[in-house]
Amino acid sequence: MARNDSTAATPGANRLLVSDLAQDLSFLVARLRSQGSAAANTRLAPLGLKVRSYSVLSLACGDPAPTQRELAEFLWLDPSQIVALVDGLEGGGLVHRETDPSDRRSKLVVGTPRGRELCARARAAASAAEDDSLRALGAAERATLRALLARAAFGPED
Amino acid sequence: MARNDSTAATPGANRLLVSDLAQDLSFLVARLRSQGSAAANTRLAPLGLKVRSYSVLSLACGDPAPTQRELAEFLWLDPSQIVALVDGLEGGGLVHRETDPSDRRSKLVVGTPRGRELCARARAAASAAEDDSLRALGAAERATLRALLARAAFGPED
DNA sequence: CCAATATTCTTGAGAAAGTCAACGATTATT
DNA sequence: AATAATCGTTGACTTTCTCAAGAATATTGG
Repeated sequence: MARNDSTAATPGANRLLVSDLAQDLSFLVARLRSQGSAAANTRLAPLGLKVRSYSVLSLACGDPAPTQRELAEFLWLDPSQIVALVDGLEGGGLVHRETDPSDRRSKLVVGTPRGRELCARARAAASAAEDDSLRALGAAERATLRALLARAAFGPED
Repeated sequence: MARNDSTAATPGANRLLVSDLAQDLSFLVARLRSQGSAAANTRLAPLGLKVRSYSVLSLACGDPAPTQRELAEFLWLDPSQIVALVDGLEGGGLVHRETDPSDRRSKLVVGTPRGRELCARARAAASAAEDDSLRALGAAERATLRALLARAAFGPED
């Protein structure tokens, strides 16, 4: 959870809203991420997942099965952390490693049937957490936000 | 720094862009935050600051001097982390603690002249980091993003 | 006023996450 | 064939997170 136990998205009168930092994009992103992952961890905890493990599981259950290297780049994590994450999921029978036929150095991480089933429920939980976190924004605003963030995070490709 | 040493914001062809996760707002925020703080830390390192210490310094040099409690809530950090952060800044002579006259339990964190001077340079560095991180977005898009993030992070109080 | 409760900062401990360098196995380059 | 590069893995280390408890100060209810 977090140090801010008020469930309300609005922490109340905050004198610091007038600060320069409150206009800093990086700060806003950092703060929203803290809120968001706190909310997501709360929702995912009953499923035995955290935001991190959920991200890996979700990608492993997706169509192009990712290699560990791809997971590291996509999630912006160190490869050694992917090892630990995949170990955890594999230990729970949610995922398994397959040597990439086209490059035997690489290992594809693919979801098991059980992993896929859990992933479906986890997606619902993650979606609920998003509602918790973005209560202040309407559907259209969320779509706009999504598009801008995607471009900022991955650059203008397509 | 980070595990992604490519300075380009666009890591190149990424097969996982078609994944469901790539449409997940929480994931996008988390990833952009990782990128953003990596960029900011790089820019702030020559000044002896990190994103965390910069945030505290910036608020301490702002107009309503914050208490440590307010810093914790605003930055979404545990109060004990604020202690460490302020200790560091105070040790460098950038900030000092003042007992709040209206509540002697609280301590106001206020920037010293030296802290304010460094803060000005740090703001420029942070701004440059933002350019690094949001190269893909134009000024109008950044303004839209800022407004949406601010509302999501703090609720609809204007 | 006084006792009980709450809040603020602080400390300390342990868990989790981030960072970095090295290694064996495999692939790519020359 | 030899050299260099890449991938997953391990291990060590630092930083960050999370929680519980304590001292000083404020607030509340009798």
